[in-house]
Amino acid sequence: MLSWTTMISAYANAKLNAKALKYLILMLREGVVPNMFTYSSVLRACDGFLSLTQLHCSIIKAGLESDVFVRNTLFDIYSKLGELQNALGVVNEMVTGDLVVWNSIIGGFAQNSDGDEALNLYKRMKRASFPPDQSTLTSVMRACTGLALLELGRQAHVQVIKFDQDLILNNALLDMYCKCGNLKDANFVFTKMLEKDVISWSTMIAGLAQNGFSREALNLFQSMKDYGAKPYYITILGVLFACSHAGLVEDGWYYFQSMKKLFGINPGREHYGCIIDLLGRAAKLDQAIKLIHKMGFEPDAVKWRALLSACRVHRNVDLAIFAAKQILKLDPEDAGTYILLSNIYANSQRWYEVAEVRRTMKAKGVRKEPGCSWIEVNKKIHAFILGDNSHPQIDEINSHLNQLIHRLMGLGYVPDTNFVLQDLEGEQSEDSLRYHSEKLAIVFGMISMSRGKTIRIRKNIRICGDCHIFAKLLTKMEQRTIVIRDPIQYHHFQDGVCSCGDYW
DNA sequence: ATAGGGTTAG
Repeated sequence: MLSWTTMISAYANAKLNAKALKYLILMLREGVVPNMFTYSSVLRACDGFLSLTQLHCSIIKAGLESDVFVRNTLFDIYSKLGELQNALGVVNEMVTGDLVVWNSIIGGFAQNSDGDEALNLYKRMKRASFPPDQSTLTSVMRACTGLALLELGRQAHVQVIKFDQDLILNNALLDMYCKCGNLKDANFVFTKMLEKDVISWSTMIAGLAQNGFSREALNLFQSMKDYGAKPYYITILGVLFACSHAGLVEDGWYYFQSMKKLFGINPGREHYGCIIDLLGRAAKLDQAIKLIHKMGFEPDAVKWRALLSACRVHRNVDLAIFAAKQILKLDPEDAGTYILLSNIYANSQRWYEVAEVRRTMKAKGVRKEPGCSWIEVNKKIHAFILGDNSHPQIDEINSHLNQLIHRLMGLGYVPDTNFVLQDLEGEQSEDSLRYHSEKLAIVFGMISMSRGKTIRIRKNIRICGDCHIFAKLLTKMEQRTIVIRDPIQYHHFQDGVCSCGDYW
C-alpha cells in the first residue's frame, strides 16, 4: 500500500490540490504524524492564503519550520501568492540554506516585479559563495529585463555561456535583449539557439513588434509556421500587436477572425484588446466601440484605455470623455485619467466639471505619480524624478539642456504646450515641460556616454508629446540614437523619426 | 521510496 505522503505528493504533482489537502486531513484523522516530506508535498498543493497560513501554523507546531525543504516550499508558495512580506519572514531567520533556496528567493522577487530586491539578493548570494546556476541566472535576467538594465544583463550573459544551450535561460536572455531595446543582440541570441520552443518564437515576435519592427515580426511569424512550430495564444498576441502598429488593419482582422480556424485558439480578452487598438489606430473609432460592446467579455479598463489613446491621436474629445469615465468607473484610482479628463474640460471652459474632477481626486486621495526616468551609465543606475534636483551633476545637465533647447528652437522646435488630450498635470508651461525627467536623462546620457552609444532610458509613465518631439529632433541634430521604454511600448528615435510612428 | 528553484503576454 502506498503511504499517505506518496499519495499527497502524487495529487500535488497532478495539481489536484483539493485532493492533496483532503488526504492530509485523512492522514491526521488516522493518527499518522506528517513529516517534512509530507509538508513539502502538501504545500505545493496550497493555492489559497488561508490554507497556507493554516499549514504554516501546523508546520511550526510540528517543529518542522527549520527544515530546508519545508522552508523553501513555504517561501515559494508565499511568493507565488504575492505575499512577499510573509515570504521574507520565512527566510530572514534562515541559518543555513542551499542553492535552491537562494534561487527560490531571487526568483520570487524577480517574478513579483521587484527586480531591485532580486538583484540585491543575488549579490548577497555571491558574497555567500554560492555560484549561480541556470535557475539563478534566469531570474537575474528577468530582473534585468524588468529594470531595463542592459549592461548588467550583458554581464550576466557572460555567465550564461557556461550553461550552453539551456532553453529556459536562453529564452530569458532573449527577452532581456528585446526588453532592453537591443534587437541586434536579441537576433544574435535567437539565431544561435539550437533549440527553440514556442516561447522563444513568441518572445522574438513580440519583441520585434514592440520595438517597432512590425514587418520583421510578421516575417518571423511566417518562418515559425514554415519551421513547423505551433503558435499559441501569446504568439497571436504578438502578431496582432505587430499588425496594429504597422497599420495592417486587414491582416490583423484576418488573423483575429480566423485564429480559431487556423490555430485552434479562441480569441481571449487580450486579443480583443489588440484589435480594439488596431481599429483605434486606423481611426475606425466607431468599429472599435462596437467591438467593445459585442465582444462577449465585460470590457475592462485596458479596452477603454486603448480607445482613449485612439481618441487622443485622432482628436475625438467627446469619445475621450466617455472612455475616460469608463476607465474611472473600473479604476477609480487612476490619477492620469482624472488629469486628462480635467484638461479636456478646462480646454472647453467647463469649469464646473474641472472642479468636480479635482474634488473627486482630492476626496479619494489620488495623486499622480511623478514622472521618473532611469538610465544606466557605467553599470550605475541614475534616476531622474520630476522636481528633484538631487543628481550631483544637475547644474551641468540643466545648462546643457538649455543650450540644446536653444539650438533646437533655432531649427524649428516649438515646445508643445497643447496637453489637452494628455495627462500632464498642473500649469504645464513651457518652463515645466523643460524639466521632464526623460529630458534630463537624455541630456545626462549625452554628457556621459560617447557619441556612438545608444542612449537607453526607462520611464515609469508614458512619454509626453513635447518630450517625444524633443527626442526626435535631437536625434536628427546630434546623430544619436535614443531608446525610451515606457510602461506600454518602446520609442526608438533615430534621424528625427520614432519607431512608434508618432502613435502611442 | 516519498521533497524544493528558472522563460513569453498582462
